[in-house]
Amino acid sequence: MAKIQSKKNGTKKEVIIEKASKLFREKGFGAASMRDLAEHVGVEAASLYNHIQSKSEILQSICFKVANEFMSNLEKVESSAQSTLKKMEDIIRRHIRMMLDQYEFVYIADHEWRHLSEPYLSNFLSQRRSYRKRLGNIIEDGIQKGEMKNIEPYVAVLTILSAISGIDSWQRSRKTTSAEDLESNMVKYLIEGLKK
Amino acid sequence: MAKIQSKKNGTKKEVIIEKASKLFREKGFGAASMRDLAEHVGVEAASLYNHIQSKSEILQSICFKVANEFMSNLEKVESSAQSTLKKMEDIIRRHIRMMLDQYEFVYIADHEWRHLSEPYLSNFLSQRRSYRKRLGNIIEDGIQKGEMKNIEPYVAVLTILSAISGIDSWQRSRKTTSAEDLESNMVKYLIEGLKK
DNA sequence: AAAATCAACTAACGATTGTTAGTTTCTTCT
DNA sequence: AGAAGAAACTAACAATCGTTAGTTGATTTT
Repeated sequence: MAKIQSKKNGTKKEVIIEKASKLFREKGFGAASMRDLAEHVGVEAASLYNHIQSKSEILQSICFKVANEFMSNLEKVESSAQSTLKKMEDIIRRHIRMMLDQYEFVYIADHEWRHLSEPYLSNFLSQRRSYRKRLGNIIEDGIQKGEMKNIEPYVAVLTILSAISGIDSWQRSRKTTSAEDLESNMVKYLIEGLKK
Repeated sequence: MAKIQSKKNGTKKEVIIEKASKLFREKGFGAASMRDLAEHVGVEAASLYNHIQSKSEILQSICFKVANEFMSNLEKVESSAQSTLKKMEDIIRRHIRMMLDQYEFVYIADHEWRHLSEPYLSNFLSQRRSYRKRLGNIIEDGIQKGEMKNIEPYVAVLTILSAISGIDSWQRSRKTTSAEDLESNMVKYLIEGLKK
């Protein structure tokens, strides 16, 4: 009954999802085929269905895995005792690090979520809206406390999240800039622009 | 011989490309079918081929149309006599305006370019690299002249372009923030973060 | 009016899509 | 060793993909 899959990469399902995330990023969810995926996993297409239920399920796994991780990050920061500026810096750094070492997953959640089927699509979007709203609240708080310059919180959130998501273009490049430089410079730019 | 197509939207080819850009944005290039497109144009799928050569050609038209427009914008700014800060503000505003009133096209060029086939793909990426490099040069110039704070130009460019490209998420939302507020606040954020 | 061109149509092609059924092989437990 | 379960396989399905061929009717040019 119990099947202990001690391949160094965890469950086969996890391997499939990992390979799928690479493929979805390269080709897009719509253009990536199950036979493509199977080949990368080293198996026939039909065999994938011993581990997963559908192509959609893979996308769902990826999107909600990422969404949950971001949510949990946000909760940690919200409940911490720091200045609002530090909170934002903290969040930004967590985002950047996620983008750096869970690149493929975050990219999919960022760019391929529109291929989610209902009710997952609505659920995902609702989580995203809520996340952004709460980020906006931190900034609004920062403005009221006089720590931040007077800026539309919605626009600030949009700017910050989009900037970070653009790291994907760095990921795919020749990387003349190190990860550390990328993080420190982007944090500097985004925080300085916020600071009063 | 001459066919004057005085539909208020210009050539039929232009209509097709316009409808295609909406469709490609909604579903992604890979998932959007020619039959889908034909239906939106109000014609059978095969009839599209009287006006275009292939699905790929549509994508190429869109991507290079946008690329050319950005390039021409950049050249105008480069050759102008303004401070480096004003140049950057100028560029940022032009980007934002493009994003506001040519939304669908810019989005495709931003997100679906990876489905371009060779040699168009290489050509496009090369143009993009060059564009970013030249933007970086303006910033480098600004730092040397003491107008901007010391920041890695590559990271600044990445941040700026990504932030602007995130406007697509505003486009698709309920728009409680006006276009004017969006522009002024984003410019403020991005320029203040740059200013020394 | 005749000739030429354009743009629509129907029908079909070969390829590929996600997925299911049925079978066989490998692994683990009793 | 034998039973049981997991996970691989082959084969095939219905649907859909981009695209081509061939034809028809309308519009423009001569």
